[in-house]
Amino acid sequence: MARRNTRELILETSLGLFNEFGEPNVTTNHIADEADISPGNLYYHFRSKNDIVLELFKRFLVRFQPLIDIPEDVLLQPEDLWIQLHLSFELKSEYRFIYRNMADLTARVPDLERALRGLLQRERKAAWNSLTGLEQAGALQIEKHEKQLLADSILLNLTYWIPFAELTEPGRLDDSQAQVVAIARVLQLVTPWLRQPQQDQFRTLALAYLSHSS
Amino acid sequence: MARRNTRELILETSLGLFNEFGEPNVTTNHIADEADISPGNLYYHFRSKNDIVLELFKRFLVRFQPLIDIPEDVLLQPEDLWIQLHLSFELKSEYRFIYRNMADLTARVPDLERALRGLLQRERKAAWNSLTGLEQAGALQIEKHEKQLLADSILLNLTYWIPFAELTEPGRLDDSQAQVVAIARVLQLVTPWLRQPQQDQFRTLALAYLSHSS
DNA sequence: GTCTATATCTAGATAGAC
DNA sequence: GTCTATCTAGATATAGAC
Repeated sequence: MARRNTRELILETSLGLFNEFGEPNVTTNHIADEADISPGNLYYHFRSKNDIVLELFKRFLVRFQPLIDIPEDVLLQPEDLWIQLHLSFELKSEYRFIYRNMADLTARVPDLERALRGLLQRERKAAWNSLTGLEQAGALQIEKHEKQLLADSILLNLTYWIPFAELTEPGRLDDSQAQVVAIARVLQLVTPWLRQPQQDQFRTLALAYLSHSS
Repeated sequence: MARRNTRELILETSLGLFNEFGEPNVTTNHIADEADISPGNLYYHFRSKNDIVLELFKRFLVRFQPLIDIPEDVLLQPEDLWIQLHLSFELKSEYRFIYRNMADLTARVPDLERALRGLLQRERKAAWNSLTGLEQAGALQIEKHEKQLLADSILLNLTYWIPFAELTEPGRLDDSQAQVVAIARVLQLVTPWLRQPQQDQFRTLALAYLSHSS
């Protein structure tokens, strides 16, 4: 097995196993076995299992951050939400172990707790700014206190659609189908607050999208 | 410490520790220490730690089941959702360790996995029946496929409001405040689909409730 | 029923040869 | 850089006296 960088191999293998079995159920020995290296070698490249987790999370963050960089003064059409959600859901799917066990992970890895909280706050702001963008484009009408509740409902969906899909539709949905349903759910949260005619246009679009995918 | 039933003491102590620190972070020794009994004594009353978890879950189920027994032909007014949500949120709060680590718990306790999936399915049905109840009372107007999405959005909120609150508002919200916000979020999911005049009436009520509590 | 002492097992992590 | 062998810690669970 002439492999490139062993460090990279360890990270890839870990990510795959974490996603499949959940991080707490994957030992460093499992990782070494799966990567066809010795446990000692693994610890030559990483000081601890937590370091592997943190490095994976760091890489997730680097790719995720640009996706939630929504400026305050953006103008958004309802359709713009689509691509935005698709990109972020795709990425979260790739690192889904993070979203399966957040309570546990943060309890055991204090550095991760701060990072995750910060991420959530920025994502919350992104949801808020997206709604503002719809307002500024004249597509959305909503009162301020309802806007914050709605933003949080969206954030809750963005944060927990993965474990929710695994719990409610075990095996029956592959990743992309679970994503489609979750995206539809988020879009539906926004739909009834849209003005006409955007609301009906968007609803028609969403329905076509959902039935096409299922 | 002249205590009543030791078995009950173990269960109470476990529940408290599980809720505070998360079940995976609580060892049988911690439980024994906190209950002022020996580890050996704990294992006289329970064959394993999983048995403690399962017994606690069983008790949760017994109290929860009646709360989600919504008949198919019920007639519901929007205000009826309130008490229903309050009761179930209160109970979930009492057993919140279950909702903090569902992915982990189900992975490590297979019996729990089946039970939890079943519970989720029944709760999903309850959400659906509640929406149907609003329709049959003439308060709600929604198309069928949107109704299922909405029911799932509600279910997702019912399932993850606890970890979400812990993650986004660490320490800043005590239990009852987190509950109020979560309930408001669920009610807001339904509000825009209500007919007039119920929609405006309900919105006014909800606003008063939220501002009174914060 | 309850205790103390201990067995067992597993996971993370290290030492030292190659 | 990589290996084999091993240490250590901590958690579940048991044995046997009281």
